[in-house]
Amino acid sequence: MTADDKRSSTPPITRVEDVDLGVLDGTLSFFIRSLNLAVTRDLDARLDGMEVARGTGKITALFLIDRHPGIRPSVIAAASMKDRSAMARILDDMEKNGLIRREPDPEDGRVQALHLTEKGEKVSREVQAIVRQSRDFFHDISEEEYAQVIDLLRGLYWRIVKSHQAKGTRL
Amino acid sequence: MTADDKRSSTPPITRVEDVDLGVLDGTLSFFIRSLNLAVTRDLDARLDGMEVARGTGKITALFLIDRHPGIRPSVIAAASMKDRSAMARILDDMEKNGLIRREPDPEDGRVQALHLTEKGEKVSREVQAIVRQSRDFFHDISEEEYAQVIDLLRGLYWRIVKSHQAKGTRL
DNA sequence: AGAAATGATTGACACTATCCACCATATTTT
DNA sequence: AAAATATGGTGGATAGTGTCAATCATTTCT
Repeated sequence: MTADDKRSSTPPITRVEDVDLGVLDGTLSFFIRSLNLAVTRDLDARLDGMEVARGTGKITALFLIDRHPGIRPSVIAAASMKDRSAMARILDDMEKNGLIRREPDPEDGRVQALHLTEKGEKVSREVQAIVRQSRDFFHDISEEEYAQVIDLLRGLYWRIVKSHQAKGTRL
Repeated sequence: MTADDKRSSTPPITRVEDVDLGVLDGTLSFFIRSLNLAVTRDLDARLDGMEVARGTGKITALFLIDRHPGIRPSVIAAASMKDRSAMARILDDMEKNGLIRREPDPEDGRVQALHLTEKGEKVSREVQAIVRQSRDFFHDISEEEYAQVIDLLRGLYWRIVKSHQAKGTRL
């Protein structure tokens, strides 16, 4: 047992810098969840005033519809890791704001084909610029490191997206 | 311009696997925000039925109080990247559930010294075991890769935590 | 002593995630 | 072809979140 054994308690502290994260320090989920808050705050600030500000799903929906006109809500839901009902509400909002149109899919009567309105396309371009800018929230890490983390997280992302799809996980 | 130019649209798709993430594919925040959902869901499932299930801040608070008895709410708030008012509500909840005690700090009348109750200590141990287990949500990445991402994210985490502290960002 | 800063709490508001039930349409089974 | 099952989308209900502004007590600064 050493002085900084992982199980020993340390005396009352006053500053965050002195916090010992213990188990959390080796827990990826902890950092993902914490950074999620920071990143979301940063993004919200950058998007302040725009129709897609506040809330996590709108940007993804906007971009995916832009890139894949006619895409269906459930696919966006899966890619956003949200459930279909959450997605419906986001699309409601975007429709109300005149960013998207919901059309009936000609091939399948249950399905909707989503399209951007002209306004939606304009907003999409603006937001893309902002999102690219948001890279400098991570100004203190190099291109190599940035690419490296993304590669890893991208792998996790696709594994999870696909396995949910496969297992029919009711999202 | 090649066939998969980043600006060109692809035809309507039906499966998530075919989605092209476009700008998002190079955006760290996108993966952090998506994985946050997946990770939180996984954690919630593992903690199902326990007093600290649902919600992001309770685990961190529990562990930090365990490790630093007498710690104050605002320090936990900073480490959790939440604002003090959000923290107060989490502590309310934990106090109601008999996990913590809020005592007046002997040194500073404005401050509270937080302590775990016996029940809190018991729960903390149980939850620590579960959190360690949660590593296998990322079963498909190696120890080296896991350690590598954590190292990077840890760096970002501390940079942000400290800079908020420094700038007096009103969280 | 008076002014300003800090720590904690509360109320309000909009947004989120989850679960369940529901309806319409497709697909599969018999 | 009829019945059963699966799929896509919607809507309600509930518990939780993040944010902002206001308040109050206490401490620190000058």
